[in-house]
Amino acid sequence: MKKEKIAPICKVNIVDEEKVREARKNLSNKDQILEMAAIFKLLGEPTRLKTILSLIDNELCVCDLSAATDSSVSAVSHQLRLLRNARLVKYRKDGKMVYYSIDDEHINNVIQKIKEHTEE
Amino acid sequence: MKKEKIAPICKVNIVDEEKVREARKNLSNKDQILEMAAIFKLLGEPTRLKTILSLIDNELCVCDLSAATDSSVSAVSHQLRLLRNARLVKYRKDGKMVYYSIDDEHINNVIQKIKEHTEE
DNA sequence: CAAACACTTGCACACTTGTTCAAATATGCT
DNA sequence: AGCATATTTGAACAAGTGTGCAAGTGTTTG
Repeated sequence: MKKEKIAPICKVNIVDEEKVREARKNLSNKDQILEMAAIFKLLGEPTRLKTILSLIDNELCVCDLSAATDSSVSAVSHQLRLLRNARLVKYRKDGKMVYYSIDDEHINNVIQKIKEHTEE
Repeated sequence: MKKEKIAPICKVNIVDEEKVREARKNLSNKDQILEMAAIFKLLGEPTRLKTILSLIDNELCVCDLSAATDSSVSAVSHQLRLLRNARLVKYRKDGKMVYYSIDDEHINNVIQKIKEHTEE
């Protein structure tokens, strides 16, 4: 008994297997995709994005970051922790002050990865 | 009566006014920052990022997008609406099928804006 | 040492968001 | 028309998230 011919029908299945296979190739490295998404997510929140943009020219202490971004010190500090964990920013302590700056090395790494992912 | 000299004290105020002013310059265009954040936020969710990455090579119907990204048709459709609204993707109808593809023109615009913002 | 200060952190809470389910819409087929 | 398929949409709900508040840490200053 032969199979029915495959019509462009979906029904829980696939219309164009070839294209789906090709699309999946861009999704093969799951960890990398999750990492990319995590980075984008961090940049997708105004307070955090403003924080990053504020640090482009100079390092700033938390206090000045708070002033620059019009956010409370607490809010900024909370967000800085997330940025720190993702290594988007680094910090240096000087007495009771903490100066944050962009972690260029790691960010360049990330950008490089994203480029590799999308440019091939 | 003279003002006290400005010591490196924060207390709701600013430590280094010059650096804060400079930082604020990068934040002057508020609308643009919000738009950037919105784009990043959209890319910061795995289902949506996978959707975008799936569309890099070919247009795909919702059904195949669902297969490629391992998400339900409904979930993908919901996310596609957001991507559509932000004009990250466009679509064309063909009978009962809807084929989505990347809205290159608009995306290139966005990338250009972001570059202008961060490279100067 | 005590007080002031810069910053961090845990908790609480309002708000947002992604998914599922079911129903609705739209098109194609017989 | 009636049924099947492809997609969209709305409601509901759980899970996630950003912020303020208050307490905590570590450092400087008097």
